Amino acid sequence: MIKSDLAIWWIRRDLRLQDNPPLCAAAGQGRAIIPLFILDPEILRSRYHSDAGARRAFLLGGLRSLDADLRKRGGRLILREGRPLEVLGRILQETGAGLVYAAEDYSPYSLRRDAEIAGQLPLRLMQGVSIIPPAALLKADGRPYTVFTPFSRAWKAQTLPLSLDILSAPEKLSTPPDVGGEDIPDGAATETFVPGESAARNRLELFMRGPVFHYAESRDQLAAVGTSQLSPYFRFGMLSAREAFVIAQNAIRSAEENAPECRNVEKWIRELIWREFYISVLFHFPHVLGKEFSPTLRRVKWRKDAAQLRSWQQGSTGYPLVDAGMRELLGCGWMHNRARMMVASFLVKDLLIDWHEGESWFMRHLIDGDPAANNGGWQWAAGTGTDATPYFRIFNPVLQGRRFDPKGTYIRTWVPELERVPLRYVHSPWEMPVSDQWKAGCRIGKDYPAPIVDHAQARERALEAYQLTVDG
DNA sequence: TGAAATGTTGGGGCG
DNA sequence: ACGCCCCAACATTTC
Repeated sequence: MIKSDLAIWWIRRDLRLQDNPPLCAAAGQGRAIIPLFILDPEILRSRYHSDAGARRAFLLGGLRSLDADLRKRGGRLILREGRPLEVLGRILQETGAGLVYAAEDYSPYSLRRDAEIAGQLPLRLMQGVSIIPPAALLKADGRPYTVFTPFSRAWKAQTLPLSLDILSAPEKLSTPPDVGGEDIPDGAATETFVPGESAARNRLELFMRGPVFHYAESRDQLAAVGTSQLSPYFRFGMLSAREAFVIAQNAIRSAEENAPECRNVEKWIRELIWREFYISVLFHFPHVLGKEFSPTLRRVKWRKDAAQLRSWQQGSTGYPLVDAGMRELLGCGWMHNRARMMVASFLVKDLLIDWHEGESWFMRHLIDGDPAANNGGWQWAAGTGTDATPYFRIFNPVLQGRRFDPKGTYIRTWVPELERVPLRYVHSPWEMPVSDQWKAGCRIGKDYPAPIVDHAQARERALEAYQLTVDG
C-alpha cells in the first residue's frame, strides 16, 4: 500500500541540506523521507568517469559527510547500487513511498534517464543544478544563445526579479528504520579539498570575507588564493550555486553604489554565469560532447604523438608554467583556471594534439570534472566551441608565467626541480647558462627537461594548420 | 580571458 | 644650428 506521507529524496548532484528544493518538498510538514543515492554502473563505467579515482573519492567522502549531517537531524543516507529505474522501483515497492523528488540535471545522459523514469514512476523534478533552467533562457527568436555576453545579459535580467530567499535545511528529519542500504565505500580523498557541505560553506564564507573584493585583480594570479576554489563543491552540489549567487548579490546590495568592491563581486558572479552558459550549451547542443561545435573547425589535422602527449600529461614539457599546472592537477585534483587555459592552449596549439585528449585527461583527474563545463572550456581553448577564443590566439608560456606568476612561486611549488633557479630564468630555464644550472642544481635535459617543442616554431605550425581549415 | 609584427612618434646623439 | 639616424616607447594591425 502507498504511504503518501513517505517520499524518496533522490540525491544526484545535490549533496547538501541547505537550499535544496527537492529535500524540502520531500520532507515538508515533518514527513519521513528516504534520502537515496544510487551508484549507477552506467555512469561509473562511462568514458568520462570510469578512471576518475580522485573525483569518485571526493564523491564518496561527500556522501559520508552528508550521511553524518542527516544523522544529526534524525535521518540517514541510503546507498544502493544498480540501474536507477530498477532501484527506485524496488524501494518504492518495499517502502510504499508515494513520490520521488529530485533536482533536475541537464546532461544528455541524465535527461534520457529521467525521461525514462518519469514515464514509469512518480518522479517530481525540481529546481536543478543551474540557477536558471536552460530551457527557460532563449533569444528573442526562440533559439538558444551561443555567445556569452548576450547570454549573461539575458541571464541577469531574468535573475533580477527572482525572489532571493535561501531554503534553510530542515531541522528534523526521519528515515524509516527498515530501509536497507549498502555501506559507503572508502576512497582516499585529497587533502586539499575536504568533501562535504560544511567544508564548502567554510570556504564560501572565507572567500566572501575578503578575497571576493579583490577578485578582479587577483583571480589570475597563480600563487595567490584569489579564486574561490569552490568548483568541486558546485560540481556535486555540496553548495547551492543559487545560494552562492544570492550571497554575492547581497554583498553588492549592502555596499555603496558603484563602490569598487562591487566590480569585483560582479566579476565573480560572471564566473557563475559561465557555468550556467556551458550547462545551457550542452543542454541545447548535446552533440558538443562528440564533436566540435563549429563545423568549419572540425577538420583540423591533429598530430598523433604519444610521447609528447605523455609529457604534457605528466608535466614534463620543459615549459615550467605548463608543467606546474599539470602537476597541480595530478597532485590535488584541481588546477587554477589561468593554468587550465595555459595548458589547454599548449596541448592544442603548441603540440597540435586533439583537444579530446585534453578533455578526457581532465575528466580523469579533476575532482570538479563536469562534462558541460569541461567540454565548454576545452572547445573554448581549441577555438572550436561557442564564443571560443580565436584560432590565432596562442598563449606564450613564458610571458604568461611572467605576468601571472611574477615571483615564480606557483612554479616552484609544483616543479621543485626549479626551486633554486634564479627568478630571471624560472620561466625559461633553457636560457640559463650552464654554470647557473650547476649552481641551481638544475641541469636542463637532466634534472629538468629541455622544451619538447620550440614555442615560436610551434606557433607558426599551429597558425598554418588552423588556417587551412578556416580557408578550406 | 594574446602575442607578434608593423607602424608612428619624439628625444637625443652626432656629424 | 641643423638635419639625419637610431631606437625606445607607444599605437595599430595582423595572425
